[in-house]
Amino acid sequence: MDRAMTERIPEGVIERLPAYLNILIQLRGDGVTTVSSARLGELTAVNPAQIRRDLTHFGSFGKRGVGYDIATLVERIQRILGADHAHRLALVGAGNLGSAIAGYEGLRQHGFTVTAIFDNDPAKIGARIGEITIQPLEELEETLRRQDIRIGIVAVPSEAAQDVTDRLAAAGVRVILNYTPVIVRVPQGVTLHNTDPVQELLHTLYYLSRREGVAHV
Amino acid sequence: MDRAMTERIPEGVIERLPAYLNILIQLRGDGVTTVSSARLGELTAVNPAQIRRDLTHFGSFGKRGVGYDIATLVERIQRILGADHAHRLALVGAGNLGSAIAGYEGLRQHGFTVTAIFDNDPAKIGARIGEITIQPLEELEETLRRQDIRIGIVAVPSEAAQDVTDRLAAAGVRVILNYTPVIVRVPQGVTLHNTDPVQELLHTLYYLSRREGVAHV
DNA sequence: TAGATTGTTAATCGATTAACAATC
DNA sequence: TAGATTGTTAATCGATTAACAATC
Repeated sequence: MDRAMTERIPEGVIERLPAYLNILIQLRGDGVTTVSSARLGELTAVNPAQIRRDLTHFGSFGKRGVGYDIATLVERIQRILGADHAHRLALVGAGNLGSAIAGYEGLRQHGFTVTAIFDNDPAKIGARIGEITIQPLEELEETLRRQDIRIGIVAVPSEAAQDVTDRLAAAGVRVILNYTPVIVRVPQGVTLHNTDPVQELLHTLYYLSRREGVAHV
Repeated sequence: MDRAMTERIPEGVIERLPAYLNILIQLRGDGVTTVSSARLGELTAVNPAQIRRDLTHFGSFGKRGVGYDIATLVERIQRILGADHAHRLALVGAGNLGSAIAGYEGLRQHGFTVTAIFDNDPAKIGARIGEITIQPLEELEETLRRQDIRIGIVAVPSEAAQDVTDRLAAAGVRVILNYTPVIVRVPQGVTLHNTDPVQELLHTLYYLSRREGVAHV
């Protein structure tokens, strides 16, 4: 039984779990079956003690003297994150960025499938990206309800960002990834994640001038 | 004189500065000239005391009883981050993602200009994205040296990620933004930043199941 | 068994926040 | 002057790390 129900898990732990998972899946793909916290620490640039500490928040799934069974650990982390079952995604905006996201192989690997794509450009509506037909924006609410979609990706021009966000939230979406540089508001109960390449550039830029040259993950 | 020369600045501070900058530029665009830490805190979801504390690492540029002059603060933060002058970017990969990045307006606003684009698809070479002509990958080293480019963006298929990263680093690039899901290695002295939409999705996913519904920035 | 590595405690370290005197 | 808000100290809080007994 996960302890997660009773205990508050530090934000930092939740941020590191996907990184562990990524490496573990990669190792599993390479046919490795067991990994120590020392080795995992090397690969993720995280202190081994920290990895062990992080995992104990959810139970203890290692073997002393041996390490962690990779297959088991992958499953456990996926379960903790909620990545142990498929998730449908709605993508709004079928431009270059939207197309790139829809075609991103990494999504499928983790059980994410884009099952609805919207755009308001008449030239795009009816066209397909992969197996999905681009729908007009008007159909957003109905389609999301029908497919019971909880995750939305906003990849539209800045002007439309807030409006699209509002509509997604109103249609029952609980997690919104915002790929526009606009600061959008979301109602209580909706988790917003902003991805702004510039923000990230500015951040790394600091280290460019200071010459601290540390690798960031 | 910045104190940054002598003091170690916490990572968290450097992460928040771009967020402040973003809001400040937006406020400036709206014609606002002054902002208090309380107001800025509201807009960035950061504790006002924290904002003041963060800024004192670099000096004191507020006026008691008044707040911060936005124009001054923008300039100071830009200077701290190294965003007070133009930066040339090299983009490798002219697919959907590359095109999206090249066309991203936010870059220009902060003084970033993509001045070189590379791809190895003969169908793309010679074509243009904006004002930049797509060059063959072979010309990477020479062009980067000639333009003295320090920042590179990797937006190629996974298989090519490590190779492109190596070549960028060898050609003198100091900051690499990796948009592939591959974990690439960089030599000492090169700052790497990975942007993996899946990693971010997995992270927010945790909150989807736990129903903690907090907005992330 | 001997060697290895976990799980966990305790110590350290650093970051966040509250509070308030300084001062615009 | 009175009101507002900074800059800064001190207190709190939490996260990271070292260390080691437990145990595979």
